[in-house]
Amino acid sequence: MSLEASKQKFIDTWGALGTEWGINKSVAQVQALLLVSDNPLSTDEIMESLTISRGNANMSLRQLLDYGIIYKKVIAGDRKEYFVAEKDIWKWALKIALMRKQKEIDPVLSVLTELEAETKKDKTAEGKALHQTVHEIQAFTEQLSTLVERVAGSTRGELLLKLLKLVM
Amino acid sequence: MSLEASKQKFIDTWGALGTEWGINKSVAQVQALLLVSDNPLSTDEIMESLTISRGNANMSLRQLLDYGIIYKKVIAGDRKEYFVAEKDIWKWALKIALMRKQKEIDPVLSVLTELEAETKKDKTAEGKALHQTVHEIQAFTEQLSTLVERVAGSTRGELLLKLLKLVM
DNA sequence: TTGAATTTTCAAAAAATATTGAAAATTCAA
DNA sequence: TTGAATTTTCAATATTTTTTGAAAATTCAA
Repeated sequence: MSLEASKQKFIDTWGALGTEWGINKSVAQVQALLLVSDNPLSTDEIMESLTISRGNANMSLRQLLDYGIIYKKVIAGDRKEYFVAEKDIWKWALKIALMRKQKEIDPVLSVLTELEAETKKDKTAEGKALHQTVHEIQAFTEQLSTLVERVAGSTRGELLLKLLKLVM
Repeated sequence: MSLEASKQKFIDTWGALGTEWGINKSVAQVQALLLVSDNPLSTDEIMESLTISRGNANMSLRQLLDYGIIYKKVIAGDRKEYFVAEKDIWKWALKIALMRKQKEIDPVLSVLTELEAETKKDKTAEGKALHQTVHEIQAFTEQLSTLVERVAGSTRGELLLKLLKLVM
């Protein structure tokens, strides 16, 4: 397999995985392309390499910049913007986890907390069953949210202690 | 808020969360409905409650049975099938995690392992950069896969030791 | 067996999501 | 300033995914 073919396989695999986990295919592919490039790439190079439109490339890049998992790189004497990926997987995986926690898990957590309080009063059998279920899922989600936060703010070295506290 | 309204809010919230994480909305809603029901429900009751078609209800139920997170419940003297949810969140969350690991993460892991070997030989700067990136993501994914497997086979009590081993 | 009740299948339709591409906005060297 | 280069926006289009619903298959009591 040629280098080019290996890169392509990585990009395709990464795009497919993203799709399964609710991340736009183009966004995942742009990250993958930058991850396997040893030099910064311009929007035009990305468009050509992935055969996607300028609009798509632009929006995907903005989203990855938002996530904080790619960076702009200025190249002297060139007006174009260039981009590089954060290559430290520990860093970018945690940023994605933290971002998805904030955007997707925390809003659910606040609904669960509201419903937990709301259903507390009810003394019917049906009401108690509902409260019990909501309570357990609320507590679980809260622990998950806490775990992500604690892990996100840690080096690998600190992680052990924090996991210990959490599990005990 | 009435009990009915609380249930509905839970079901809607759960369906929306599922969608964001690549789980079909109807599938997530059927699980949610069964989670907050204190008695078994038939396909007809589920169809009516969620206003979804028979085909959709049937396929969603089969998928949840496949995942092992809902069960069939026979009601004496009734030919219809009834369904109940696994209410222990620790059990069903781990089953979902394990299932997604097997179906989605492990195939990616095997591609990464293949690419890691494939790119090992290459001595060009570009080849070394690619190999390094693939290697790191491969190792990370493998650890993740191992983590899910170990956690899945554990009670909460055993988990501490396994986490310890993994992090050290 | 028979046939009514129930479940399953899957092609077609609908809905949701992603992508395009050209116009508008912005940037910046001369 | 000016205007060419570059980036951004977003309505229109394309693609993918989900859902429907009716026909086919299956089940089971009589």
